[in-house]
This record gives sequence, structure tokens and C-alpha cells, in this order.
Amino acid sequence: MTDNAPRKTLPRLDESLLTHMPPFSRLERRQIREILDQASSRRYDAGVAVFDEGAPAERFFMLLDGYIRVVRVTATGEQVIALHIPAGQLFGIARALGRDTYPATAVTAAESIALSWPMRLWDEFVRQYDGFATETYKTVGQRIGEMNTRIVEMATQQVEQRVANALLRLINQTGRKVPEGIEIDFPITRQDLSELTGTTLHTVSRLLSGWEKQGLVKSGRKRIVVCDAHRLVVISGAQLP
DNA sequence: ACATTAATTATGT
DNA sequence: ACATAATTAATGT
Repeated sequence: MTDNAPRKTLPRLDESLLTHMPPFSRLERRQIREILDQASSRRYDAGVAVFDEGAPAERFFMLLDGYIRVVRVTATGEQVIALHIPAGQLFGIARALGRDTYPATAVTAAESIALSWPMRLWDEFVRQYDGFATETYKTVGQRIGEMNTRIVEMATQQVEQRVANALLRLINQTGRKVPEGIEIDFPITRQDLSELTGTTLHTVSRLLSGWEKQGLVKSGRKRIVVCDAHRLVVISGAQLP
């Protein structure tokens, strides 16, 4: 149930929105102005699809606030979470991958705000904005790298190490400091974690309960705090040569 | 070593 | 009060 209601840009977007985002950080003020004038801004509730896998890639997006979950669905209907995207990154950039349809579904993991532009502007951006191409390909490379290591993990490690690794990545990318440790900055269920690690929510629940008793993590409904990242690293099977 | 099934309890609107 | 999340035990491959 995607909401496709047409959305006009109500307030003038402030230039400071983009000046510190890597793909735009090298640009002049007037260039940022140009870019913003062509953008639409939109707010999304948590858990809604921004676009769907296989749909024609009509727009590309910059996440201003919130988190995006990149999700694929298998032939049997099970969801697989590929990765999470934090604010400040581009997404839905099918064009950068030489595609004209979106390769995966993008779901908001929390309430989010994103700018978007028609995909026809992609080549123009790449051509005339200094640093845009290099910066975006850098993040594309990082994402491919992450998925790559996850594939290796799936094939080599067992479940306990995989969820440990998933947790470590999550607190690295989207961690927020709280008194008890580092909390994952968006609501995340055991189901979500299981879809990230290729296991069941039951196994994840058991693992988290066990770790909680050892004071390693602290978790509640839809929230997980990592207290001792060190011991998690040990469990994750950090390569000792 | 892990999934599946099922039954039970907790938690948020 | 109701739906959604989480836990826990038992059984299966």
C-alpha cells in the first residue's frame, strides 16, 4: 500500500540541508540552490515503502532524516533485509547501477524525510557537480562491500556469530550513545534481526535473552542496547591470526 | 546446531 | 480490549 499522492514542495528548502551531505559538500551555494529547487521533499511514516523492487526507477532520493531498510522478497515470500541506510546518504540510485528499475524495495525503518529528484537529472548531476560522482560511487562501493561480507558470513559462520556481527554493524552505522551503552537508533524487532541474519526470530530471541543475562545487551520491545561491544566482538569470531 | 510448532506472556495504542 | 512483540518449552531434521 504505497501512498502515491502527489506532493508539492511547501516550504522553501533551506540550503543548509545539503551543504554537509558528502555528495553535495563541495558545491557552491548557488549550485545547492539549483539542486534544491528541483527537489521534492516528503515525509514518510515508519514502515512504509518509498519504492518497490522492480518498479520503474523514476526518481532518486537523499535521506535527510530517519532510516531506510533495503528489503528483498524471496520466491517463497520470505523477506530478506539487505542493509540499512542512515540519513545523509543517497538511495534509489538505480541509474548508478545501470538499471532502470529499482533492484530492491526501500522501507522506512523509522519516520523519515527524504528529498527526491526525477531520474533524468542523474546524468546531469554526475556531469556538472564536482564530487557528486566520486562520493556516490564511494557509498555504492561500501554497500556492495557490506553485502559481500554478509554473504561470506552466511556461508561460513554460524548463527550466533552472524547476529553478533549484525548487531555490531548496526551500532557502528546507526548507534546512538545512551547511559547503558550504544542503542540502535531505530525500532528493530527480533524478526527484523532474523531477516538480516538468515535465521528465525526465535533463535534471535534466545540469543538476546542469553546475552542479556550476561549483561552484554539490554533489550526491550523494538529496542536493543549493546552494553559490551568488546565481548560481542569476541562472540562474533573476530579473526585472530 | 538449528528450525518448527505451539502455547504463554508482555507491551503499546 | 486488542493487536503486535517477545519468551519459553517441546519436538523435529
